[in-house]
Amino acid sequence: MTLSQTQHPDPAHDHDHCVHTALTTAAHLCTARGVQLTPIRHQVLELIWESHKAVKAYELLDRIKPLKAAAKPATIYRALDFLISQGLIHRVESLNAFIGCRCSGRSHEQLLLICKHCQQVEERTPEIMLKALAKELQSAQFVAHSKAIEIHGICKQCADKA
Amino acid sequence: MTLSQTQHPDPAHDHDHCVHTALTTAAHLCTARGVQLTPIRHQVLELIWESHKAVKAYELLDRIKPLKAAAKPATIYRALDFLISQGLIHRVESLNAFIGCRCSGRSHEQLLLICKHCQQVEERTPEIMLKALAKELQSAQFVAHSKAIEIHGICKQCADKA
DNA sequence: TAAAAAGATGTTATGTTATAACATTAGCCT
DNA sequence: AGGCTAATGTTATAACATAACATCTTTTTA
Ligand SMILES: [Zn+2]
Ligand SMILES: [Zn+2]
Ligand SMILES: [Zn+2]
Ligand SMILES: [Zn+2]
Repeated sequence: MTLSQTQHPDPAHDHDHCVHTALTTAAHLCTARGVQLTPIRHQVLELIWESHKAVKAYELLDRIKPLKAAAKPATIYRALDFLISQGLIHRVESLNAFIGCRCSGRSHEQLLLICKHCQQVEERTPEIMLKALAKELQSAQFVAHSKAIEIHGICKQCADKA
Repeated sequence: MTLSQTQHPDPAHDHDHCVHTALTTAAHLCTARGVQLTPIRHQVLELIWESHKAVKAYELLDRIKPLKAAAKPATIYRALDFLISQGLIHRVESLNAFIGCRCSGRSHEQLLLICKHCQQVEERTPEIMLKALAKELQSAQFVAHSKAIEIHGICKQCADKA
């Protein structure tokens, strides 16, 4: 499995496979860690994985209401907090939105490529760049706790179509 | 002038000089570009430069009210939009906040080091890392329009104090 | 097993961030 | 004056996020 350098989500790919992998991995990780992937959390994760587009919290709220009429903002934000804490999703800071993580389990720093046209987000782990960043931080004597590296632009597929 | 690799803002530095440089540079650039650094825009820029901490829009609103009682959110957001469009400030995506740019005039991509302890933000332009990023984007066949590279952690000064 | 503790969710309210839409004003050109 | 553009004023509301406290459920442990 060489997911670390996959292409920007190909429209023809087997997305059911993405979803299935994400959900089973999540279940296994939570079990192994002794934390609960409760029904609410599972549903939110599933909704996030409906596509490779970043999803907003209130979109999730709207989409979960048919399943869970009593859902409120806190319902969603708590589930999101949990999923982030377990590394199952990422927050896209520059969009106030969320995407499923394709590298769950391994702790990692990621580069997010956000297409302005199709809204899909590709996650990459560019070793060389991250090494260079680490070096820069060292020379700045700055101790990093978290990193947001987000690039907005146009993906290959959308560029080809135009 | 070697601002491109300055340290995380030293508490003892001559900040009046920072402010003076920023405001005069802004005035010159706007004149040269035929755009107007109006009183409101100038005031907002000045307020942003009160420190090297990132400032929130509604903080600016509160701080400008003594000077301009009629100020409303749109007043601030319009000024911020203008200052960003002219490259005089940066938006810090992961904080929903704003900082003065120390490299105004040159278009540039920047790395922001955000100290959780003192809230100060250091702007750097790490050539090697940015080259590596450009290469990665090329190999992903992704055309970048804008970049947000934001690191949260603890700066040297704060680490030393602890 | 009963009590206590910890974790998860329900519920209400509110705080924070940002924009839409339309009116008005100021400066400039003809 | 009349018409244009850029900037600002003004009102309203949309969009994003958390606080605080109540309740329920699961696990721990006496
Ligand atoms: Zn997929
Ligand atoms: Zn695209
Ligand atoms: Zn300074
Ligand atoms: Zn600091």
